[in-house]
Amino acid sequence: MAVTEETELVQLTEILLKKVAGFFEVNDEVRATFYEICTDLEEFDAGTVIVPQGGDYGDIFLLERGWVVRSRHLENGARQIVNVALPGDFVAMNALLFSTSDFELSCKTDVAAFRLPADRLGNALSRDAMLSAALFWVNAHEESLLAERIVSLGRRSARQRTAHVLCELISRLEIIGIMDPEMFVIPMSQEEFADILGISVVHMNKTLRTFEREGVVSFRNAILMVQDRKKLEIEAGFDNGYLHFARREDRNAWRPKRY
Amino acid sequence: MAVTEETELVQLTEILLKKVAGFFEVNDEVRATFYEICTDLEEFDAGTVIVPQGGDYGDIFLLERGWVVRSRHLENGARQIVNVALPGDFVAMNALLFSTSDFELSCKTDVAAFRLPADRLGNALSRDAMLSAALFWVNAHEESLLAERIVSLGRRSARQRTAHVLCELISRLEIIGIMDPEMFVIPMSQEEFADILGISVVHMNKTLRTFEREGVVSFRNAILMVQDRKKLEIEAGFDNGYLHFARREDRNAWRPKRY
DNA sequence: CGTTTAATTGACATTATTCAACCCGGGTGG
DNA sequence: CCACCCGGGTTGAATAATGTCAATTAAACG
Repeated sequence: MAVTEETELVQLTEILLKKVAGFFEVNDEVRATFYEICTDLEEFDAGTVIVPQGGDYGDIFLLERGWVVRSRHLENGARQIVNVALPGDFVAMNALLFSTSDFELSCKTDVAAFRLPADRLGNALSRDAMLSAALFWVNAHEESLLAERIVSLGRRSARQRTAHVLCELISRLEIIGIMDPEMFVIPMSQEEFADILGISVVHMNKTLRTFEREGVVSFRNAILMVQDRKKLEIEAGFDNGYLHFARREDRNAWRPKRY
Repeated sequence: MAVTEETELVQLTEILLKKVAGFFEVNDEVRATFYEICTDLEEFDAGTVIVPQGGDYGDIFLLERGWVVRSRHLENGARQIVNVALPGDFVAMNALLFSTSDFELSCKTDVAAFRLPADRLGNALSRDAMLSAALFWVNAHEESLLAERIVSLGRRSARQRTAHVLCELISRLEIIGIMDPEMFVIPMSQEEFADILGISVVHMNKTLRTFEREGVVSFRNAILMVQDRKKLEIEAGFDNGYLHFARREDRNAWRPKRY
């Protein structure tokens, strides 16, 4: 393995491990397990479809750089984006179990991701309870995001949804270490935002312009400028608790006994 | 353990194991593991709140009889139901990891469920890779339902959403062994349906009446009569593939090596 | 530069919500 | 037994939210 690759690898794993560390003790042994699995770093150009809708899953990926979205195309031409994977997130985890994908997985930006062969990851899971626990945590976390999105789509107005998804993205970017609290690079068009929020492009645009006029946020050229974060969070009814970065203190049992 | 309890236990476990069996070989050893964990069968009256929104999680439950819904109450009085647990489903799985619940878990009917103490389940998971695999499968399955709900809420009309959720419930009931293909007991009010679909009660009512007039389905007094299932599925754009009851044949590696 | 894609805006159509009234059946207390 | 009450359910009319269409401008790109 080339030195450069190893360096990258360490960086990536750190993003993921940092997130998991709030819940599980990440020691050298755990780290070694990750390194053992994450060998093959691949690059994809923006726009690449990793798995087409209805197509066969290949392997699982652990995202190091870039954004990957999971979306469904409907018969009538509409599209719904179900979730957005950021660095440190897994992509196509379902490949462990399912043969075909109900969704399209595509790269919004240039992407670098570790390829985790399904059989190798499966084997590691059957051997390493700690790894299983970590993936359980990852799944639960992802599930929280979906549940919250359901609440948004079901019971929040277009304005609230917009505010909410922005709050969520901001928080997630902060968690993985984006530092500037007022400026965020969000590589998405208004149409893609509309497809996340389940509204039309036109309405998306009007909502964003309104927020800008009101001095809350401005989103232009994939740059989000947060002028009044408090106002944004109130508008969204945002409570970042569902991102779950606090540990349940009485749940220590579920680790390999030696920890 | 009383004999009656043991009988119930076998029944329950079969519901769950039947679902898992499509993916993992369920032999006596696996069965024994389940029995080891499922000891305490509890009953709840309809209306019981198992976990209040914002409250502390207790243990995990495995549902044997009855319906449990997970919902969010918003500041403005609105409610969104995120998912519905049927017999064979787990309830409050997040109790393994998170300390407080973002949602309310409440019983729509009288309920019987096995209490799985979080620490005991956690211990079993750290010992038994097969169990971890099964729970991984359960999570993935649940995640598919949420993803599909997001598509519905985002990009389907009230009419389509209604048809879709009915198709989903019908399919899920069939999977766990409800036999009559034309009549289903669905213990929910129109208001609760509305809170699943993210529409108003009034609109829910009008949509149901329309379906009835058209001879598609009729829903009265918690009884769903399916008159024209084909039409219902077409209206919904329903493809039951996302329920994932087919196994990925080349994913056999992820089992304890001895199988 | 042209060309293409994304963003913007106003006018209008559609969908869904809210409000308000009424119905209907099942308790429940007199 | 009856009157009442109450929680769904049902319906029409008015209102609000959002979608669609179409035309225009701005930005991105070779």
